[in-house]
Parts: sequence; C-alpha cells; structure tokens
Amino acid sequence: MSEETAASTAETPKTEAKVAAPIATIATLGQHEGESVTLRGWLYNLRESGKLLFPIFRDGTGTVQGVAHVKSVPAEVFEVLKGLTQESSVIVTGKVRADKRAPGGFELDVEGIQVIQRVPESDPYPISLKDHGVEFLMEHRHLWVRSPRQSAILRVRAEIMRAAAEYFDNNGFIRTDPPILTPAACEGTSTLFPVDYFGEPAFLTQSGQLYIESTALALGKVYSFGPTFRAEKSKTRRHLTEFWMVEPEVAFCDLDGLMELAENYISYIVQSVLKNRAPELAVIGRDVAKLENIVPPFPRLRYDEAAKMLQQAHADGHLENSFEYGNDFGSPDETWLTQQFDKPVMVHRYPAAVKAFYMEPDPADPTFALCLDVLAPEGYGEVIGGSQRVASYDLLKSRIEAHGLPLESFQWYLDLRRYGSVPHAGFGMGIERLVAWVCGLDHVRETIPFARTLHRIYP
RNA sequence: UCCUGAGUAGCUCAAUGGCAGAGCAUUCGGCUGUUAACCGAAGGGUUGUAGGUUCGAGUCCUACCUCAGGAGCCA
Repeated sequence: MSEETAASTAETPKTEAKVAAPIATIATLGQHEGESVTLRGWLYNLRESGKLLFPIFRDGTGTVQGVAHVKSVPAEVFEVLKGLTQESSVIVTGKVRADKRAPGGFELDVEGIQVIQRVPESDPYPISLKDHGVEFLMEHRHLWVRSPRQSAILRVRAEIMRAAAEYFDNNGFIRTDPPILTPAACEGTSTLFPVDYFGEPAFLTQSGQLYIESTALALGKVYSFGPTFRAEKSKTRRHLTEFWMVEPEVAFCDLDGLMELAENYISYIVQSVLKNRAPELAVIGRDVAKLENIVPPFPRLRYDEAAKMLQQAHADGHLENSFEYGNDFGSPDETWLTQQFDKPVMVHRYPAAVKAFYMEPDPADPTFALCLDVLAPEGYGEVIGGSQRVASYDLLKSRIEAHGLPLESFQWYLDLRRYGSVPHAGFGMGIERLVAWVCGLDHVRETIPFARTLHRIYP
C-alpha cells in the first residue's frame, strides 16, 4: 500500500462517510431495512444498463447488489460509479431495501460513494468471474482468496479449527503445544525439512506426538494444535508439505477409549460446521445431507475384516490391484473401503510390522498393533491416525533399536516409561483433509490460505 | 523418484502438416431491472525453450523447462 493510499484511508471519517449512516456489514444488512448504512469493501462486479447501474459490492461478509439510477443519485456519484473497475476499494452509503429479486433478499439504493483506490484500467484485476486454471489461480492465491467460494471455504476452516479446540477445552483437555524446531525424527529422517540451528542440524516437526505424551503424563488429558511439515514428494489431492494437525493425548486411555473419543470428536466438529456455517456450505455447494448423518457411533472394522472386504472386492472386479494380506492399505484400497459406508470408518489393529515403533501390541495377538485409522467417507481418505502407545520401558527400548533409531535421542522419551509409565493413547487429525471432506472439495490446496505443495512456495 | 497428460492473446479454449481464431477482460459506442447482463466496434500473438524433419510446423520427431493428475508414503 502506498503512503498516499494509507493516508486517504486514515482520513476516511472526515469525508463522505461522516454525513451518513452507521457502518454495517453485508451479512447483517437485514437488520437495517429501510435505513441508510455505510458499507466498506470492494466492487465485486458492475452491470451497466444505460442510465441504470448495478454495482455489486463485497465486504468480506457477503455480497450485495447496489442500484444507482442517473436521476436518483448525485451526478458525481453516478460518474464515479460508471465504469468503476472490478476490485476497486470503496466506502459506499445507501438505503437498505428488501427486494425479492435479490439473491440475498436485500439491495442497496446507492446514495454516496468514496473510492479508496481505483484499480486502473491499464492493469485490471486479473481474476475474472469466468473460469480459470489451477496454475493461474495458485499463482494468484493472494487475490483468489477474495472470491466468494474461497472465502466461504476459509470460513468453514476457521469454524473447524474453532470447534476442534472447543471440544477439547470443554472436556478437560489442556492445550500444550510442542516445539516446531526439533532435534530428531519421530519416524525416520527422510521426510523432514532440515534447518540450521546455530550450526547444529535441526528439523521442522512432523508430529508433536512424542512431546505431548510427556505433557499427558503431567496433565492427564492434553492436546496440541499447530503446523507440521513433511518433505514427502507426494503430488496428490490429499497432500501438503505444510499442514495443520490437532493431536490429543490421554493418560490411562486404551484403544477403545481412543475410538470413542475419535467418533465423538469428528461428529462434534461436523455438527458445529452445520450449525454455524450453513450459508458458507451453500455457497460452496455442499450436500449437507451427507454431513447431517455424521453422528456416533462410527462403523469399526478390524484390519482383518477390512482386508477380507478388499480381497472380495478385487475378486468381484471392483479393485484393479489385488490386496496382499499384511500390507498397509493403498490409496485406491482406502477409497473403495470408505465408499462402502456413509460415515467415517474406523479401522483398527493393523499388523504391527507395517506400523510405527511406538504403537502398543495387542495383548491378544502381539503381531497386531493397538492402532486406529479413521477414514472419511466419499473417498476422502485418512483423516485420523492414532494408537495406544507402548507403555513398557523394555519393549519400547527394543523397538527403537529394532527400527535402527539412535537410542541417545530417545532417552527423554524412554524416561516417560521409567517414571510412572501408564497406558496412554492419542491420535493426530489433519485439518486440511477434514476441511476438504466437510466442504466436498477435490483438493486440499483450497483448504488453507496459502498451500505449500511439492514445488510450490509462491506466493 | 516413477507413470500419464497438458503448455496458443491478460484469462478460458479452438485451429486436417497449408491465411493463428472465438468468448471473457481492456478501449470506444448503445441500452431504465441487470443476475458470470446484453448488443455493436476496435486494439491485443516470438503458439513454453532449444534443436530437427518438411516446399511449408501451433500441429510431426528429440531434449529440456513448467504445470496438472496418479503411484509409493502419509494426516
């Protein structure tokens, strides 16, 4: 912003707006029917019909169509409005009028307008109301977020994050955020972003789990909520290199307790979005009937049962590749599995061999791990991964060694088993995948203000 | 990293190996109820880059670059 522009913004109260009209937002215009109000925002679009102008304004809360006839507004107002360019910033005053022709129910009969910054014709706003390609939109993400659909998605994201924290805050969890700069990997170093820490090698966190196991043994029930980083060379609609994860960790909790928490948690968040962001879901075009169904309990499948379903599906020709018992599920496997249910599916007790070193073996059969994946419906894939954690010092130590991890880096983690170890469990939930599912998007890049994907770090 | 596909006007896309075009955007003109308004006109091009085949290449071949979708791995 230039100094000149900043100055004119600061002077706003002295000029046109002073005469009129209380400041209102478009979302709450209905409370001002018949009154004159002041809106501060941008010109979203302008339709001209000779002596009649239809400017559409947006202010971040919604859009409203203004009406300005050459005979009904001052000549200078008509002149300013006529030919005004898309996304010019304005302060507009006008009288709110109910009109059944208006999509939002109300129109604004324009009385006055002040242009804060006029977008020049020589360099028009690049994002038109017509179609654009993914590459162009991502290059202009800093402007794309202004579009009604993108704004609606970000509002849903905010609601999901709010509800995600609220559930834990209301249920006795203490938020304890782990460090983002970490000295070592949780699960190997190949997917970590390295940074230079005053000459020492360090990494951006890929999970706060190990740290919140510590705070869980201090505080009982804890959660963390923050960004995580994975340097995986994944190029799919479900992957970001920087994403937000919320992770609860609960002392004296077993796998059954964890599954109960997971289904209650997801249901609470989805129902909060339905309750508080229905207009946004309508803008996005989401079929809310599929979301209204998201209430506990969720179907639970042992890995064994899921594996049988996949093998049968392959035999019946629904899946191209055969599923080999003992492996983790592939992406097409997961997609098919979730399409068999209209709620998230909780798959538990995977073979220990394909899972992380810190997962507690099932006492009934130690070749299986007490772990849990929650797979979202409609093919959205894994939104939660979690487990009961190894509680035994000796077992954890041998697991670390068996995975070839440096014992000295994990001494503090082993301390949690030396001093008052208890059964405990937790999971991580990826915010962006949840937003993608709740909004019905086909790619997670639209679920975060500025997506970091493989080979894209601009803007 | 591997597989597949795509790069043509500011944007979205056409163009049998034979004159590089349309819609939107921009400029000019018209229109008193438009809903991505509409109607008329104008300007706008090193067809991703570098080579090659050919009388002739946006089109065919080779390499590279960029982007997209997918696999593996994961949330």
